[in-house]
Parts: sequence; structure tokens; C-alpha cells
Amino acid sequence: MPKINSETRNRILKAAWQLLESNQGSGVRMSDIAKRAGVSRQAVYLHFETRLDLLVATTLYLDEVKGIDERLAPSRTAPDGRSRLTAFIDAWGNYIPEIYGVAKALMTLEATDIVAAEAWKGRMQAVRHGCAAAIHALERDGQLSTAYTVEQATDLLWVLLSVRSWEQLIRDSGWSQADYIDHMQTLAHAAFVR
Amino acid sequence: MPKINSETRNRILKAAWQLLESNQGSGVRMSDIAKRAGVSRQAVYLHFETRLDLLVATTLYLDEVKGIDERLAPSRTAPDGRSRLTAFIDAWGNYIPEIYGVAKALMTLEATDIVAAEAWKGRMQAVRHGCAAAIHALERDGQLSTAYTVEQATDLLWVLLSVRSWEQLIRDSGWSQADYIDHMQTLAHAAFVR
DNA sequence: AGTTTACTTGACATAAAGTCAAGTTGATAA
DNA sequence: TTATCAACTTGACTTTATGTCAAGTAAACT
Repeated sequence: MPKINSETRNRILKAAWQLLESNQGSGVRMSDIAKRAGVSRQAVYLHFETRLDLLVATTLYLDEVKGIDERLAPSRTAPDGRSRLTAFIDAWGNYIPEIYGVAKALMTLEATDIVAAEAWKGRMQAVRHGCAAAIHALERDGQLSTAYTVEQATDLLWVLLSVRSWEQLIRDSGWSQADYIDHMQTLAHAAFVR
Repeated sequence: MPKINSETRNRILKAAWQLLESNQGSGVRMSDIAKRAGVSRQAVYLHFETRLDLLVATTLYLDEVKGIDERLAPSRTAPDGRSRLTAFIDAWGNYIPEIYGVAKALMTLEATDIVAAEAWKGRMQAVRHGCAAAIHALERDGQLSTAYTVEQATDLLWVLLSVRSWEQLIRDSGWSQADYIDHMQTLAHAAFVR
């Protein structure tokens, strides 16, 4: 396998990203990506063993290019639990549309491929950690609703902020992104802050 | 195409149901269903044009066999909005695990097949109507939270009660069915009842 | 000059859905 | 009794995309 930081590899990742974004994650074949990157289909397999590997690598590439860590920083430095919850929903909720295409492609694989399911689950663990941090902060402030354990509240917030939920509200129900952020924050506060 | 109420047709539907349920909606091929029903693979295509048609027919078959209408009756006759919300979550939430296998198979198709996406969306409209009815009842009681319009609250409740959300909590996060019902009711009340 | 690395070319394997054409069988009707 | 018809069987074929394999090319390094 060629170098991990090769020119070609990056061109493939960029091509995958662009195609998945413009096609909303569906109908993008390995050959399409190869063509867009200006390499042969087999060159793609030289850098990524499977389509799944390529998709996972693309999400990591996006995280880096988009600077997800920096974007989550405000939520980590929030002074109290409530503002941390608000900031996290803002940061993550506004990140979803930027990665939706790639995420959707991974979720599609997830349905039939066990390995893909694990990979997607792994990627979503990062989001869960963010949820857990916000809930823990509430708990430390003595502001967590008594209706749930920390674990349960984390799981519920995680569901609320899942890509699936975003997808249903934005794409099926026609919500605007601004409404999504706004009402998710309201709902999360009503549910978890006492 | 053979009669709509044929013996063979029902055997196929039952076979599809049983296989999808025991395999949780994945890895069930047309040939598996045919084998289980004791007919040839082509006989299946004699009754159902495509796999999607078969899956949709299976959900309708299940709704009939399981008596979904009767099970939703208590929520329709609830005296006030709050109890209607509680009853609806109870009825629908406890129905999900019984149809999960078939639902999952449809959701898998949904990802790649536009026709399937429409079909699934259509089936889920019934659930949305239930959500809308509960929210409207709250509104009539003057008990709906002022944070949302009726439409928005309906959409949010719909997301909370989606099969995807159930799947994430029960299958990914390991919740018990009882906890799911319980906390969904709590959350919905906290979010929508003022 | 020889070897390695990255890539190309083109043929092949695989899986499952769906199609097609020709046959079988049992019931019904002339 | 024979003809017909609906329901079903049998088996071959098409399609689509992923992934594999083997052989070749071309530039860069040693």
C-alpha cells in the first residue's frame, strides 16, 4: 500500500467527499470517485482496501479539514452545564449538514454490513462523549433532571442529536437548520435541566 | 397475477414475516422466503412484483394480524391530551418491537431505492397522524408548550417515536423495552406539556 | 543498470434481484 | 372425454457494483 500521506490519496479523499456531498451520500460508486480523482479504479483499491475503508477515511479527513475539534472547543470551555449543553448542540448540530453526505453513505452500508455498522458506531462514539460531557456538567451543577440517570440522559440526548433525527426533521419534515438548532436546544433544556 | 387472497400468497407473507423477525430484517433473500413458504422462487414473483412490494405487503399483513387499530383505540378515546399522549406512546412504542424485523428490511431498502423511500415514508405517515392527534389534543386542552407550533411539536414527537430512535436506544444503547416506554413518556411530557 | 514504488489496463469472480420461456398439474367447462 | 386455463415449477439468463488478479508501464531512487 502506498504512503499514508500521498498526493493521490488526498485527491481520492477529496473526490469522495465532493461526490458524496453533492449526491447526498447515494449513488456514488468507486468508479465515479476514481474518475473524479483522475485515477484508475484500481488505484483507489491501492489506497483503500474496501469502500468502507474509504468512507471511514473520508469522515476522518473531513473532521480534520473542517476542524471539528476547534469547533467543539466552546462547548468544552463553557462555564456551566446549561451553557455547555447549548454550545454543544450548536456546534454538533451545525456540523451535521456538512458531513451528511458521507455520513449517509456510511449509514447505508451499516444496514447490510456488520463491519460497517461497527465502524459507524465507533465514529458516533465521539458524539456520545460530547453528550456525556454536557450531561455530566449538568450533573455537577446539580441541574440534571431527576427523571434520568446520567447514562440514560446521555443516551436520550444522543438520540436527539443523531444524524437520523436531523435527517428526519430537515429532509423529511422540511425544517430549516436554524429551527432545528433552536428547538433542539429548547427540547434538551426542557428534558434534562431541572 | 393470482388472486389477492390466495392460500399461497398468505403463506409467502407469513414466511417473510417469520424470517424477517428472526433475522431482525437483514440477510433475508427472496429465495429464503420462497423456500420457507414451500414454493418456488418464481412463485413469489407471481404474487409480488418486487421485493419492495412484498415487504410493504408484509407490513400491511402484520398490521392486520396484530390488530394495530384496536391497540391504538385506547389513545383515541383518552379523556384528555396528557393521557392521550401517554396512551399513544404506550401503544405505538410497544408495537415497534413486533414489527422491527420487517421495518428494518424496509429501512434498508429505503437507503438506496427511491420508491422504497416513498413507501416507507407513506407507512410512517400513519404514525405521524397519531402524533398529530396527541399534540392536537394537548393544544385543545391549552396544555401544549408555547415553545412550538402544533406542526413542530408533531414533528419532534414523531422523531422521538421513530423506529430509528427505538433502534438506537434498545439495540445500540441496550435499553429495556420498559425503560424505553417509561422515559419516552417522561421526556414527551417534559417537552410538550406546559 | 537494476530495482522499487505507484500506477494502469483489462479480465474475471461474486451475489442477489429480477426476467424469460417452456413445461407440469389439477380443476373446470364444452 | 377432451380442451382450456390458472397456478405453479424449472432452469437459464441479465444486470450491477464490489472486489480480485495478473501483467504491464514509467519515473525515481540506489
